[in-house]
Amino acid sequence: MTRKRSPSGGAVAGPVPDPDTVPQLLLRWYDRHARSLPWRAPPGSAPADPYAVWLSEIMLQQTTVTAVIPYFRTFLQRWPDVAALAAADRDEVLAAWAGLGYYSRARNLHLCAQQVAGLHGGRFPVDEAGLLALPGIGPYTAAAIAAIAFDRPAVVVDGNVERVVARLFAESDLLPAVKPRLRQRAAELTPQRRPGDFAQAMMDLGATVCTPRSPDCLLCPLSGQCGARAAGIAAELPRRAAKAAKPQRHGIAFWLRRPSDGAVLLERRPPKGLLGGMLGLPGTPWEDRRPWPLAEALAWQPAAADWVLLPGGIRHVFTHFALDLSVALADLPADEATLASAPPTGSLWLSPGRETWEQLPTVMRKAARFAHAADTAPASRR
DNA sequence: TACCCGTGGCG
DNA sequence: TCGCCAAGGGT
Repeated sequence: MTRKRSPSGGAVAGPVPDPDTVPQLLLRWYDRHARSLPWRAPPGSAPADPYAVWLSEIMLQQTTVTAVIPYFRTFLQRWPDVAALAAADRDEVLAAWAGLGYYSRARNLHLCAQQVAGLHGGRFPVDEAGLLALPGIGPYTAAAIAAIAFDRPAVVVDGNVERVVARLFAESDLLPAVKPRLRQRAAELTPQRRPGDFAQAMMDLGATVCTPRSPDCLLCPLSGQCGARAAGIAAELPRRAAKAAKPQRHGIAFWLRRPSDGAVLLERRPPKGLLGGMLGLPGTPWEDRRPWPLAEALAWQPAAADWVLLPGGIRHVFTHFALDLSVALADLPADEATLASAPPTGSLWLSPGRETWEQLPTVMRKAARFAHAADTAPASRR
């Protein structure tokens, strides 16, 4: 047992993780406990298909394994290789991504497939620099693909690795300032042999044992090497800078029904920014100040009509704000023949139902379900 | 650099 | 009910 001094000055008792022992213990644990995942090759075997590795890594950015699995299966079945995905219609890719969030990932996924198919002959670059140059692939993903698909000793650092390393070395400085030091620590631990399995083992450990809230140190193969465990502060690391409070925003969405067939008007959102490129209900901007009076919201109505504001609404929390969204209902007036038959570019009429909801981002699914339920409610509704 | 960008599960 | 946060990237 050695003793060291933390950067903040406090004495920290405990072992110093050994850069040879840690990978050894971790890979032994991984050989027995690796999770079976649709995109993963078994421990010690030949690397998985780079296309599947790439697709899974993009989907897994800031997203849980549970959420990703059904989307991964759907994509792989529908577009089995990078050439198929490159040839796909962009809006169909976006529709298939709907519900998974962070929609710029889907736009970049399609772009990246087209670059790999067109510029690289359908093969992914095997080195980090080449991967990093592709859209949607940043430092983490480039390292992960290089290690997992191409067996390169890249240093793979995601949130799991940061947490595991912060605990192993009892790093008590705040994220994100301490990131460079954590990366250096991770580099010291990354082995030349089985780097892909090592990376996946670190992430599995972080996801199943060395968890954020209540790490299960009794099951951890590295507990004997862990500085935070020795100091009794594992659950408190890594420490993070405080986050800003989320503003509350308000908006009104318009549910415009075409009387001839019950279809509803939807709009293609602008290509960048929030929910970029996705379908949604037309509506007001989402503003901080207060709920919208219907009279003011009418400036954004898709057509002049006899709008009825529904009581209540839906609530949705985005990364950096919370939204209260109300819904106004109307039938398209009979004199709007042009809008009924030929909506402007970016607008379209779709029939209410599951096939339509599935193309929408979650906030719009909530609004559409809410509006549709009110619209088809029994006559007790006034 | 700091901010923007979704969603769902969990304690 | 609510805050936390996850296999981050782009700008």
